[in-house]
Amino acid sequence: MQTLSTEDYLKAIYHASQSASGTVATTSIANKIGAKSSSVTDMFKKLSDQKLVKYQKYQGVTLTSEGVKTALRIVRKHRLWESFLVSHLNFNWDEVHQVAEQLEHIQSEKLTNELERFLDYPTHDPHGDPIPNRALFMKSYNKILLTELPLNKEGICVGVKDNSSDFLRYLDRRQIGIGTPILVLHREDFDQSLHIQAGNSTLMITQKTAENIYIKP
Amino acid sequence: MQTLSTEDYLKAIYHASQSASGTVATTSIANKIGAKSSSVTDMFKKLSDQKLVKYQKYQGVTLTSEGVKTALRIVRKHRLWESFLVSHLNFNWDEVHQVAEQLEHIQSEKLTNELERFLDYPTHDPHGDPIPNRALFMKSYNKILLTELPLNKEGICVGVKDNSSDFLRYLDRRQIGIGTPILVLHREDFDQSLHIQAGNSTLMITQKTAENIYIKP
DNA sequence: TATTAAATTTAGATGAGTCTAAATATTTTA
DNA sequence: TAAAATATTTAGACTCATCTAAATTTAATA
Ligand SMILES: [Mn+2]
Ligand SMILES: [Mn+2]
Ligand SMILES: [Mn+2]
Ligand SMILES: [Mn+2]
Repeated sequence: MQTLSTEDYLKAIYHASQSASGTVATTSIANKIGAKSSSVTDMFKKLSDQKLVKYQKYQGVTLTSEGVKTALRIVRKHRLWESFLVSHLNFNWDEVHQVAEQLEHIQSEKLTNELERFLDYPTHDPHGDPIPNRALFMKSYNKILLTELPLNKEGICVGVKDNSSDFLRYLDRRQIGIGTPILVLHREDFDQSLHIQAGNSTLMITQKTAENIYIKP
Repeated sequence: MQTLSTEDYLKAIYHASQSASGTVATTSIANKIGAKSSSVTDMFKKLSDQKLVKYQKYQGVTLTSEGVKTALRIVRKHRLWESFLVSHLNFNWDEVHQVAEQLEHIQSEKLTNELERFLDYPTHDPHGDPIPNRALFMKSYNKILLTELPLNKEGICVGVKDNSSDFLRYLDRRQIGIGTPILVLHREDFDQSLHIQAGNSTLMITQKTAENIYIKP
């Protein structure tokens, strides 16, 4: 049985190891968690004692298979709760993260599994991220960044890289969401900005925006 | 913003002050929380510093109006979650308490209010206990114990005093639940056991059982 | 490659929440 | 009402999670 804090660390380590490869550095977790690196070092030692990570002084950590499992159990709960909040409790996709951050720590296998059943076994959360099933297995789409979508080839928005409220509300205003069909009409060489067709409307987006939208071609 | 621990203490003090009258003693909270009385004394001081209870050394505590409000906000969440677990997630009424004990600490007014709406503004939880509304107001039935129900006067089971799994499952086996109509056919003078009609079946129950069932006459 | 810069760890401290054991106050009862 | 029993508080210690400041290691660069 983990504490709330160790669970958050394991999840942060898991996410960090997804984006970058190899070991996860102290500072990257310190930034994610919002703690000082000395605190992170302490936690790395604790997690190492519990055999949840492999830790080598000055070299960072990697999750053990037990650590991955524990992290995935938290991710599963986080994403199921986010789905519930959006589908049944009128939350917008930019409001769910902070609450799911708490709900993910509720300990009850029955609760998690019944919630999954109640939601009819969703495969992806409101941000397009895959939800691990009971066996902790998930399959993600074969997705690319919008910056990589060739001209005039239609794709579908299946996710976002930046989950911040600011970005998600910006997409709301642009009427871009999960499932929106997207076509790149023109790519401006000067600043890499894009003219796109999103749903029925055409609009311009910056490179920075395009870098944070996942597309299934 | 309270910690999980102070919230549990406030709730325990609230419940204790409902049953008994006057101030709440250290030991009674120690028993409810499952902590040593020295720990309770420490917490009483902290709550007193926060003006949530009035504390006089050796004399116990009483909740301030701010303390009552905080306690009721927890009770509200606890009972809404219990309702959700039973009505939508296939939990039995004897399984919900432990999970609600965790869920009651989730901090999000929007979550609480949307959950209440989703459940269609329930007034009572699965154990028959009243759910405080958004304004923290609740009205409870005019209820009596089954031991006090006169012979041959029909009443309805509207609650239980003992919320233990053992007792609730015992009632399940006897097919007694919230809403079950009950008639006392005979009261045995020797041991105060009762012959009752519960729903369609007649059965015998001990005084101890009858003392834990609330009836609306 | 020697020096500087950056990352990481260690040492020592703090606060919350808990405990045991001892001291003190209150309540019961003879 | 004085002694005994019970309840409560105090003193001192422990764990967990965190911090700051200093020391150490690794990485970058001149
Ligand atoms: Mn969390
Ligand atoms: Mn998400
Ligand atoms: Mn609780
Ligand atoms: Mn209840």
